[in-house]
Amino acid sequence: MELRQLRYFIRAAELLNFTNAAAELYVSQSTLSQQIKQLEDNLCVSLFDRLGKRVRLTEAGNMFLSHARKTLREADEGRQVLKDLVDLKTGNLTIGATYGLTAVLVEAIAVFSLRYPDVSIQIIFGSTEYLLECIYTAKIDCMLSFMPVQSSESLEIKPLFSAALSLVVHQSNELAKRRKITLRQLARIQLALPARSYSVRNHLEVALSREGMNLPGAIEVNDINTLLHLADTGHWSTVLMSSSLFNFPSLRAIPLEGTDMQRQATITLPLGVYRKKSLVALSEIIFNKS
Amino acid sequence: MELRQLRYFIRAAELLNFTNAAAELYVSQSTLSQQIKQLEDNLCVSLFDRLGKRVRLTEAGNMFLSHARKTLREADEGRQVLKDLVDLKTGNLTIGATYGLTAVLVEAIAVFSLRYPDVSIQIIFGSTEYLLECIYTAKIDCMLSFMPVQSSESLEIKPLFSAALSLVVHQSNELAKRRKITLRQLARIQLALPARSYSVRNHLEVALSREGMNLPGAIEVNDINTLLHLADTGHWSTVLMSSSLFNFPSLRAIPLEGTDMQRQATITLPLGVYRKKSLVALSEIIFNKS
DNA sequence: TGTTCTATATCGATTATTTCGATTTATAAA
DNA sequence: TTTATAAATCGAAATAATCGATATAGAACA
Repeated sequence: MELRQLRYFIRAAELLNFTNAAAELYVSQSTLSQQIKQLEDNLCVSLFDRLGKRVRLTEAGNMFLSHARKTLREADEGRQVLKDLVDLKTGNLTIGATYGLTAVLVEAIAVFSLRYPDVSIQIIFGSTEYLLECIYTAKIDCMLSFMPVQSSESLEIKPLFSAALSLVVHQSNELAKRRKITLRQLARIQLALPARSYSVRNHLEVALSREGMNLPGAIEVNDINTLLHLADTGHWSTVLMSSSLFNFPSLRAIPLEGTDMQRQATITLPLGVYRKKSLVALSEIIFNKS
Repeated sequence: MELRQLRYFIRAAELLNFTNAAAELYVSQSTLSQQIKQLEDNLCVSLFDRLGKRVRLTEAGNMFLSHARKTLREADEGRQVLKDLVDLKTGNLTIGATYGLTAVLVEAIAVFSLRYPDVSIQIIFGSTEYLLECIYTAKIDCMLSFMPVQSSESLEIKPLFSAALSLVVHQSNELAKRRKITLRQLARIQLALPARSYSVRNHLEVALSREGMNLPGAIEVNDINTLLHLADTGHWSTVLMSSSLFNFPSLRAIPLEGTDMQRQATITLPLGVYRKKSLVALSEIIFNKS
């Protein structure tokens, strides 16, 4: 049984005239006749009663007709789904991001989901290492992180913008107007810091140890949003990438002085595999925003 | 798109290994690879990401998989329906009959529907001429009537049993013990006769006119069962084919004397068209009974 | 009743497609 | 690196689909 045979059978059953059906299907009457016979042989039943010139559906033919139609309809539906996928009318996009890039991400998907409301979006936060693993195992379609731009056979890493490791203070804070601040000055501030699982914390620790410093016991939180809320009270300050400020108009990010304080925000996509259209659309939005 | 390609695709998607899938499908890896590529070309999307040795479903491949499965399942279901039809687990049987053969018919379909409860049965009563027309237009699958046995190119007419035009009386009637009765004697009996639309009535009229007789005004009913009920009261008698007695133990059929009083009950089936299995089964039951 | 017309079946030849085995290419594992 | 393994590709062979011509058989008509 092949779809071709079902197509031929259906038209023949509808017209009850092999010659006309063959003409409509752009094949010879002989071809149609043979293909239908082959289908009948395959099914071990007659689908038509041959009454000389005339043909008529048998009971079997009549019952099979609806299934043949449904089979073709199902196949067409499969086709349509793929077409919709290409047209971004369906599908799924899974984006990985480190917390520091929440702001860019939120802005981008706001635009994206407005433009393509039928594409469902999943966001996975995690460390750069974890997300990289996810890229390789195709758990995510792309990732936003502070990955260094580097050439790779299997990854395309594109720079978005540069962000600075910054002290985040409330606008009422005496330091709020500063253009920059040294690491030494941090020690004098009431700090709430991101947990060690965050790359920004690691980045900060490396910078401190390079100066032979370490910070006094500070509040440690494993949620960036909570840190921002703490800072928003004015009682605490925190250290984050400048890009992490989002929706907190009262907060100010003051870049830390020193080498290697700038980090490149990047979007990373797998290379050498089919790139879904929704991914291309999203990454274009991210670029236009940054 | 052909079912073969869907079959190959599904197994390949399940195993994510073309070599193994090809082996299971008893084709070469080369064949599978080419057929899948052809399917992809046809659909204008990649279904697999090729990662050197490894393959992985794309989003499109994943979405298409379920439709491919459903398509094949639907095709299989069509197959199954035909198998069920052959196994008499489904289907429809439409039987035409003249009223005189109700008894045989009822007995036969009682056995049939017990044995094949899933085959639905439709019964159409009508004149022999009407039923014959129905046979030709395939409205009915077979007919039970008093058709004369004759050879025909398009009909198979098989004798069932012989029935006599008979006077039907209650067992309490003085004539009940008679072996036969003449037409002349009918005139002296209180008769309820079948309406002129019944062939049995026509048969009787022909016999009477041959004798130069006609019956005095009698009750005329267009329902055989009602006639039998009337006879069962003992107040009336009626004239029917002997085979029409059914479920009335108190009634007796006394054959009418004269030429051409015997008629052959027959089953008529169309010739030269596919004969459904349920029809073969039913006609066998009818033969075993008669 | 025969004649013509028309629709399906069948046949042989042609063309297209599928399949295979061998080879190449790429990558994962050792 | 080398080795092993899996998919892609290629050309040849096998298979299947298609076609045109023709045979066959009801239907329509005189």
